[in-house]
Amino acid sequence: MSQSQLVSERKSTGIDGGPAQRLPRTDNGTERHDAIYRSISDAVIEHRLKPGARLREDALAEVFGVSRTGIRKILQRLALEQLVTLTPRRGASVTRPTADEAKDVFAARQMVECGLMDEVAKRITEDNIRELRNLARQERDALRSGEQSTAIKISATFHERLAQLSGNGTLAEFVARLCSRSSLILAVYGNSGHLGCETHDHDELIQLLEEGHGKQARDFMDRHLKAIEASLLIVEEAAEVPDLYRIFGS
Amino acid sequence: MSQSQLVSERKSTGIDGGPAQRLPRTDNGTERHDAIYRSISDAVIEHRLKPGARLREDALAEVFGVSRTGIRKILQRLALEQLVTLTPRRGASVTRPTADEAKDVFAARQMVECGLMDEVAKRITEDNIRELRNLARQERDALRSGEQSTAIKISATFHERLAQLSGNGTLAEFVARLCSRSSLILAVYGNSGHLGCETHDHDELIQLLEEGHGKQARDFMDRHLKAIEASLLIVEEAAEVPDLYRIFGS
DNA sequence: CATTTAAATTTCGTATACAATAGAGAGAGA
DNA sequence: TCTCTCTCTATTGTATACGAAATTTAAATG
Repeated sequence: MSQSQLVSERKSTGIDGGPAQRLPRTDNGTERHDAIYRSISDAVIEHRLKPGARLREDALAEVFGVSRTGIRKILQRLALEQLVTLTPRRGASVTRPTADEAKDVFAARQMVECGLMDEVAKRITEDNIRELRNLARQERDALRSGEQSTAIKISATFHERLAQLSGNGTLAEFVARLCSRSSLILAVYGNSGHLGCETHDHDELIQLLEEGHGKQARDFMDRHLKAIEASLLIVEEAAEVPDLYRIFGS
Repeated sequence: MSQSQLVSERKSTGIDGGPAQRLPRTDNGTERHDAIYRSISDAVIEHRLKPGARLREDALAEVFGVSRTGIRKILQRLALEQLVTLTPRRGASVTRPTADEAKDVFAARQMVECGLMDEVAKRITEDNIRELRNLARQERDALRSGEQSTAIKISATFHERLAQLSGNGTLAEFVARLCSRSSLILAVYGNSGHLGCETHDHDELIQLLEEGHGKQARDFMDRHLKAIEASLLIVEEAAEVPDLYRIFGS
């Protein structure tokens, strides 16, 4: 599996040249770990690490210049967010969402993101609108120049920010999780014609919110998410062990 | 602080009696860790570990007969579920939810649990109804005999099971998290007159679901959750460092 | 007698070492 | 030549050891 090379490819780190001398540990460790976490998380969300890719602890430890202990902590966190799957004696790999999970995730987004629109429309400020417009523009630019990875990431960020504007941190965090998982779902079931959100959907949504039309924004988000889900090619993957009898007759 | 004793004192775990001898490590470690996780989680949910209680790694390691490594893993998981708070150089303690968090959690429950009722009403089976009735009865019994801890746990389980019946695993898991946190919120802001759900609310809800009245079940759940939230004494706690000038005049 | 500073102890953060297991590869037999 | 089994290697699971930071305690001085 060539996927595993993605991680074990060596010395490409450039993080600490030469022999891995013990870097200053007075360096605030928490921030370092957070940076590593974001690094891996982003790689997964941007499809630079594809579903099924193995994530060996040793390799990651070497790449990032920390010991396996720290890596394990990060992998665990990613596992709880369901971005990676931890198989007991087999290690970590990027999660390959099932069709059922994909359905659930989009149903959840439908319920929560739509339900949040009314509150967002009420609370949104001029600054927020500027920021969202900026994100939408960046996303369009990325799409136009063919940088799909970037576009996917920005799209997720857009939806996350939107949820944050509701003022409900718990629901915002949940939406953020769902968006991460959606990126993974796009990687597996995405139709490589148009991935992610339609080009101008986000702009229209911002417009509705700016005008304070919460109800219409909600309906728009509903259609928006339905459109994304409809663009997926959700076919149940073949069973783990193919049923040879059925395939070849008896 | 007497709270910290809660952990170091008792061998009340009942998980492995006697001195912590090195148990057979061929023993499937994953299950063991899961059992410890549940043990701590339950203690928090049942208010046997109160918000603010410190959870020292050494003490937990000794009580459960594993090394700190395993305990740290479990504490991390609990922290991601926001049942415990991990302060960088200070260790773990049971989370003390803020008033804002409480508000967010109940708003989230309102949105998700109510939104699920329609689907639950459609999919519920005879067996499900029996199981739910059973839980409701156990809860009533526990309340009557004054076992508040048990009642709180069962009430959370009831709401979790209900969400599971929607068939959406992602949303069900989210609801489970929210219920755990709600237990914590009850511990801090609960009015010790009537805590948790009204005695017969759950039975009425089951009745509505059995009759297939999804819409009415939704409305009932809405009132049910509003009632719980209303029963809380949500007052912003005093600032960390009290403003002595204001208190004593200048 | 109060206050401040310094030492000591407690407790967490990280690395490393060792044990156990699953997977891969080689060899033998049919 | 294919398959089955055995061995060996690669990788994870767990414990322990060491170092750093913070709190607490004690002592000294104003």
